[in-house]
Amino acid sequence: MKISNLSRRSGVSVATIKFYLREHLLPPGVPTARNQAEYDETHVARLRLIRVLTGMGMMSLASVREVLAALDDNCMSPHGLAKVVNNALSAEHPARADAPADTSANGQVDRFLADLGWRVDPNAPGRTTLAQVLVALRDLGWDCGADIFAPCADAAERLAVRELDSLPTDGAATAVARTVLLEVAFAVMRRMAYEHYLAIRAYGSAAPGC
Amino acid sequence: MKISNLSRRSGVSVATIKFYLREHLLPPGVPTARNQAEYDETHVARLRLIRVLTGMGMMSLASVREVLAALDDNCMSPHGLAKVVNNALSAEHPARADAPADTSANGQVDRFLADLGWRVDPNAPGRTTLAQVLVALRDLGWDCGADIFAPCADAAERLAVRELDSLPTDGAATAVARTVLLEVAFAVMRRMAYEHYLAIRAYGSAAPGC
DNA sequence: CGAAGTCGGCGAGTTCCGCTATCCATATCG
DNA sequence: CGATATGGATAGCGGAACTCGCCGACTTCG
Repeated sequence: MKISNLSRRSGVSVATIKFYLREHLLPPGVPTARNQAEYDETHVARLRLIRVLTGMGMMSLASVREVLAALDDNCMSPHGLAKVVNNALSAEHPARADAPADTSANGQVDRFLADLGWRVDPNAPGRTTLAQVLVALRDLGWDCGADIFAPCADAAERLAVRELDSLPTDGAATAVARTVLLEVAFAVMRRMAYEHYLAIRAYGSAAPGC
Repeated sequence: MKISNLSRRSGVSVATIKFYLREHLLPPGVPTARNQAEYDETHVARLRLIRVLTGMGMMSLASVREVLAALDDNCMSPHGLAKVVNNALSAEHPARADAPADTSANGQVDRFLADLGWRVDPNAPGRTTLAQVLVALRDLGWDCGADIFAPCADAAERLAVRELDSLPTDGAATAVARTVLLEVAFAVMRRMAYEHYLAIRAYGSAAPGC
């Protein structure tokens, strides 16, 4: 398969494919001449993966690069891979460096996670994010502790278990794509649920007009 | 309070405050002279809100503008406001226009939501997103229906109810910020839960080395 | 009164990101 | 043969979110 064909199959423009090749996000095809190369199904699959990660998962190409590197490192455990994906997704919400690094909030988050018994990397960027959320909530004037995350933790726990149980365990690449896709799907469903229950609570206002 | 003071109080640089003023994201202060103005606590609060939405909520300034406009429209129901926030958050994951608009997937999603009994705006951007997720999952070779979203829906439902029950109902602005912050928090917890349960499943590999 | 500093407002410039466009020397197809 | 396609390289584009620098009007302090 030549580049134009690859473009058609994947829905990615030739120019963009060239760009990905240059950036080493897509491995080169096997050269058949000085200026011709042959691509195959793995290239199609990889292109699709890249588009899922950037398009739906909102990952930057830098993060995508890391995920792909982890994926190509064939001696990496599913767990290690999950961590990489985790970090990549978290990297898209970069922790504000200007925050004063509230140690109290950090400690509370760490303790909360420890109480849950979760085995989470001590350097996981999510810890910082949670601490920042806590600080932001307090800045809003709501004096709350890390325990407000309890419903989140509970729901996340159920969801993770159910998904891990019900998902097929095929290739690592599809597992990565699925993780990201389900993350997006959940975020959407959460917003819909919010909308629904808010609507129910406000059933008095059938006409939402002003 | 003058601009430099506002900058100090809010942690936002003077240049950025000026930028926000120019972009009408921050209302002007009351002018005390031709080139002096007085700012107050509402400005501090608004700046903090903007930083929460852009920084933690990953909203573009365009989305922030819409949310702020809805917030300033004081004759808007909490439900209407939630919809605006919802749409703003969804707008950050723009639906790929290049997708062939799979009507079958769209129908399945609509039916799924109808079966749930959720009262969701028929034009909610989330519907399209879910359909695209479905298409993407199928492209990965996994022949699944909209029912794979059932665990998501279940978890989202519980979470929404619990949060709506337990949250204080103070100002609309803080409600918006809280919604966004809790969305971020949940995403993080979800990833952590995934990491944790994957670790448990792979307990044989204590040393994750290669 | 005057020097020094601050303020607001404005336009232009910067940086990063993710492509996109153009050129060119070769290859391939009909 | 000639039209079209390929790959490689370089340059440019367009949007987003600031950031800079200047000016002239003020305020403050001595």
